[in-house]
Amino acid sequence: MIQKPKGTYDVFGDYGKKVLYLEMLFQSLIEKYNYEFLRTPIFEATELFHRGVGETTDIVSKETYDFLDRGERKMTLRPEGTAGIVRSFIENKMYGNPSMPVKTWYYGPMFRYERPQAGRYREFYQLGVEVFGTDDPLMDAEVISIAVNFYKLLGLKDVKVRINSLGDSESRSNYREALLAYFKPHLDKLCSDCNERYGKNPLRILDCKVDHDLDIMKNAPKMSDYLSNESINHFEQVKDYLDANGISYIVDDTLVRGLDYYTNTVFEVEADIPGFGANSVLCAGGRYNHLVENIGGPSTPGVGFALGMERLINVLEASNISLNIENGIDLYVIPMNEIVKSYAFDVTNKLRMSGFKVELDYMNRNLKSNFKQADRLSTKFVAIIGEDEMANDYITIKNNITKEEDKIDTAYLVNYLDEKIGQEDYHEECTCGDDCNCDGSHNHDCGCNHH
RNA sequence: GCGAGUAUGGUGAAGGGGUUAACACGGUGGAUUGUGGUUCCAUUAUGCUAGGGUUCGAAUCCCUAUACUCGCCCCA
Repeated sequence: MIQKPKGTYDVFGDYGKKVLYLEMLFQSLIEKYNYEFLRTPIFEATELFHRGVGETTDIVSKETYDFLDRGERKMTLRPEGTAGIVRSFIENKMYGNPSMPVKTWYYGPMFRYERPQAGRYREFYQLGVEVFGTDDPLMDAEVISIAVNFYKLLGLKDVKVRINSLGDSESRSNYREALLAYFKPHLDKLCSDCNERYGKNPLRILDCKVDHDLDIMKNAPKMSDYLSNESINHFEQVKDYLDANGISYIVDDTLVRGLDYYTNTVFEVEADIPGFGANSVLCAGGRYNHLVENIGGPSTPGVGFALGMERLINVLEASNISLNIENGIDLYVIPMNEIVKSYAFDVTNKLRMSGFKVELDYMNRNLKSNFKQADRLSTKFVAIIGEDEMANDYITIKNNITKEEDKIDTAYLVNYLDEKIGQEDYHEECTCGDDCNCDGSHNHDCGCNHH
């Protein structure tokens, strides 16, 4: 049997419903922020990622899916979204847009050749935003607020925002020198990974999990002592804006991102669930003021984030948050025999066109099995169509909850269903106990405990 | 790239060399030929991830491959 490639997964059933719901919810939120959808190709010239993400990053040096196309061009399946968005920003001359900043969002599959584990796949989906054209700390705060508000909308409480500033390029290289000098005499006390990081990216020594509790770590020079006045100012303002919007966060000066392009603000939203492991970073991003330039565009500041769909669904499940997903159908149609099938088909399709969710028996089941099937589909009504119904233009309709049965003239069927489905309360009640009168869905904020 | 564990029907699984692969759920048919979700009966894997080996005999032991799960690195 041919199986799916390692680290990929098929989307169907309840998982599919969740994915569609989350996409829709994010879309409706991001539209309120007035961001524009931007879709770029899932493969790009290999060089884009080398210049964008950085040659020395693990993502580019050992995790990309590279291939030569039939014209011998070097291509790479995108490992992240930002580089392609930046390329598109430049190529479509969006820097010429009179209404700056350019605020974009994207959603799609990303590819990294990694060992799969919980919350990690080789093909995975990211939702993200990228904003170009302003260095205002207000925009850093807005971008963070989008992620926070999305999780809030979902009713996700166990999340933690961590922020830090990496400073501008000058602060960063001064700090790098300081770290190299500081750790040099202590290299023998650090783990082997840290020794490797010393050569490649000394900043990453700071978020080592093995050596985290060593005194050497605690006494290491702090990024904050090397920030330029401008960077300090920027960071302070970001924090002020977050405070003003009631967004709580933790300043974590060991937070260093693995992608080369970040400057000043970096942040992560983490699931605050014990033992969640590799899953725990749900969303990450920051500011990248030199990326547009590095890829060949005019100097333009940028800021954005990406959030992982699979991890989001994992954390929703771990937090026992149920989404407001419509299950069940309005009507299940049972044709009694072959003779009435085409008539039943016609009735079914007309009801569908009138806006009802209607299923039909395609299996020639007997009556008993059809009722079983109707229950499996959690239908609100069951319609029985036999030769008598067809001859006399009526439908036998049974309410699947009250078991009441009516014979309805076919001409009044739509009115009948409209009335019945409208008046019956099929929505689940909110379980918050706050007497909030809402239907328990998460796509609004009524102020009750549930949201 | 490194490490650990697992692999038996649609599903959860038992069986750790000896003839028809236990049990449960689910499915289908019937008891009840136009009214179900209870009950009862029947039926539902010529096959135990794949390939090779050991053996008179392999789901069971050995090897290889593959997949899945979970860590590490790194990341969303």
